[in-house]
Amino acid sequence: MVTLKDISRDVGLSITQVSRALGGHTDVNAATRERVQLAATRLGYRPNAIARSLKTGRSGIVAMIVAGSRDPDSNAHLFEIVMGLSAEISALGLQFVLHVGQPGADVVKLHTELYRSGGIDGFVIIGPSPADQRIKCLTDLGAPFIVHGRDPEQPHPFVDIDNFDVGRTMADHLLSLGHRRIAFLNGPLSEFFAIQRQRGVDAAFAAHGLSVDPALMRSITMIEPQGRSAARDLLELDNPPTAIIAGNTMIARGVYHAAADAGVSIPGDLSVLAHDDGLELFPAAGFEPPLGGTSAHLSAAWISLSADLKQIIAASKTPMHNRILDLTFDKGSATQSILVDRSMPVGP
Amino acid sequence: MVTLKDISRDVGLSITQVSRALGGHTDVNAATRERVQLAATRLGYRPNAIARSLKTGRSGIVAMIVAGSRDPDSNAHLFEIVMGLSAEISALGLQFVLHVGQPGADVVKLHTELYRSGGIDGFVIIGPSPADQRIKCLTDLGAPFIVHGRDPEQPHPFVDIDNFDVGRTMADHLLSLGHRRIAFLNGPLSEFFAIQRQRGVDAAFAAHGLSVDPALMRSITMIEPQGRSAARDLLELDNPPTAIIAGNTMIARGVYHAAADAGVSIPGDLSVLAHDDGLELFPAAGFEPPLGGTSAHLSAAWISLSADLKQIIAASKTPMHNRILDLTFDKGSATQSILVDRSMPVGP
DNA sequence: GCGGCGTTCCCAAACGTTTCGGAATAGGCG
DNA sequence: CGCCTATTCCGAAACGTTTGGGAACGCCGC
Repeated sequence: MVTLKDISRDVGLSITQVSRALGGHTDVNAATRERVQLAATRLGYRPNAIARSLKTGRSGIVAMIVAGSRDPDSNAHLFEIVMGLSAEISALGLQFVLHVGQPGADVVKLHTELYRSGGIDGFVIIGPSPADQRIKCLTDLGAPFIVHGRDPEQPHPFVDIDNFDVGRTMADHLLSLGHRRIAFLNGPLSEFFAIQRQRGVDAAFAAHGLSVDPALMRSITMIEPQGRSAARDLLELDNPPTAIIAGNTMIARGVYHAAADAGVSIPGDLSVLAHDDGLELFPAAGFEPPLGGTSAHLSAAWISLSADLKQIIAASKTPMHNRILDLTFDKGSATQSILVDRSMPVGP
Repeated sequence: MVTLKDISRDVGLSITQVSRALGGHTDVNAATRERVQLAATRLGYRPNAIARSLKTGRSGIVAMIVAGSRDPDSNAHLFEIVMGLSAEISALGLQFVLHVGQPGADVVKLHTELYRSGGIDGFVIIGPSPADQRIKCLTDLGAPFIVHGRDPEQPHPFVDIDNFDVGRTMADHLLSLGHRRIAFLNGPLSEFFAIQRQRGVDAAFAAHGLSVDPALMRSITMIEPQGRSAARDLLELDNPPTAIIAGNTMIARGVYHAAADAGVSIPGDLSVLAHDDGLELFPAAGFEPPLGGTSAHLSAAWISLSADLKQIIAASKTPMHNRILDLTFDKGSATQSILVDRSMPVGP
């Protein structure tokens, strides 16, 4: 390994001065600096990350810890998250450590131990639940971190979208088209984003002087098979919905399949909207008719999130920096206006 | 942060002795050791990973560098690889760093710089191509690494399956059932595993005194859409194959779909076999009729690979430790014996 | 009483870097 | 010549850990 000492011997300067020359300090002669830089590249010097970390107290490593899981649902999402995050964090000159715990491992403890053993500058938390223990633990430790999504029960820095708006926008669009029996295939209500989306849907109904039919509000695991069976279930009701809002594109794919199975045409008999996370593996493209709905690409989230986390680490005292990402809406071609059938009253 | 110094002050011993007590050295009184351990847990001591790394020269971090890609195929595989590897490596008490380069980044340079900057004990290389530059680079650097798969053009430690046997076994089974027009939807021939599988298929034909029809040998990207269109193409031939060997379960899914589209029944009109990597996201289950073929779970590969890499790092001089994992064969229910039609001669 | 030995302890150096506090030199000015 | 400043350099300490080479002590056998 080539060290500062090697360079200092080569150019006949002290280690101090070599360090300063390479570090861009002012108190070093321009000619000297050049001589040092030349020697450094000639010898193939690379600063030792470990030694630098020990001295500066920062390793440039951020970690994400996930519980191992055999559940393909969380896995599918995790994939996009891991790849996107890793790319952005690498691009910022940091390293990304993915720690996959054994299924059933104590994630909170893993965070604590990893942080306490030094070597980790900060953490990324995804999919927070209300009163999330990881957030609490990291806050107590004073460790830098940032959350994708948010926990309403404690203050913390996060990057998120306006999930209330997601629900409200799509419901409002369908209501404006005259739909009244609108189903919502939402994600698990244990997570805050799903709660917010539901509230948004409720609010849209309220704004139209209506209220949702609880029987049409479903909380499911956000994958295609679940979407398919939930949609089949809905379409078999005595009084089936005329529109379905899907929580993501995987659910929407299930809805399309269920509709095809049931001989229900989209958008003739059934209007469909979905929120699109911009996942590469499960694209919103390829739907026939083209799927519409709200959209916010996760890739944009990773960019913001990485940059913010870097800043939080540099600040060394956690600012409650929050960021709400933009949401777009495209009506697509899978929705259709219908006449309001007043003989068919809505909900309770 | 709690350091050795804090403990030494607490128990009234030297830092040296505290370190030795905690490190399990012999020259420390049993009572003293207990006293130290108690103090350590009471104060919440965690050894500083950075300092330890600086001293010992090992960080306990292994890295995998992948070029960023917008290609969902490599991504889907990568996902299983990343999750599986990360879990196994974490379980061994090491850390797994995933470095996703920008698309088009110089992967070889990334390996070099990351290793030279210290802090990385070893690397995992996946999907080697013949004369792989990464392997060459790491060998030159003297850096510990292990390859999943192998590069026949240079010696290196690896974990792999017998891909020759994969091709040979499946082709042989179909030939024994009387099939003669056997198609093979193989992976990209730029990678060694695909070359070997093709050789295995060739060998099976040769063993039966036959030779393959080159028109039925296809090298495709190993995803469902490609498998589907390749299969459609094959089934539309004047003289279509009576059996198809798929390189993985995603291709097989495409084959099933293409068969359904063409009104071709499996196994009545078409026998199908596939190699199954045991991917969680793309399971071999759920095929109707049940799919058969060779099988080797990737998860087993990660276990071997992690353990071997750890050993290589500990040895500090790369042993050419190779490991060929077991392969199983299940004939499934998607193949059927046919009478050899002698009016239909095989290949050139 | 003394050399030898086993047990238990500690000093100090080292890993490679950054940085504080000063030192050396040269030049300008009175 | 003496003093001040600016420029350019360097010694030494520090980050927290591990470890080689002892040191101190008590105990044994001679």
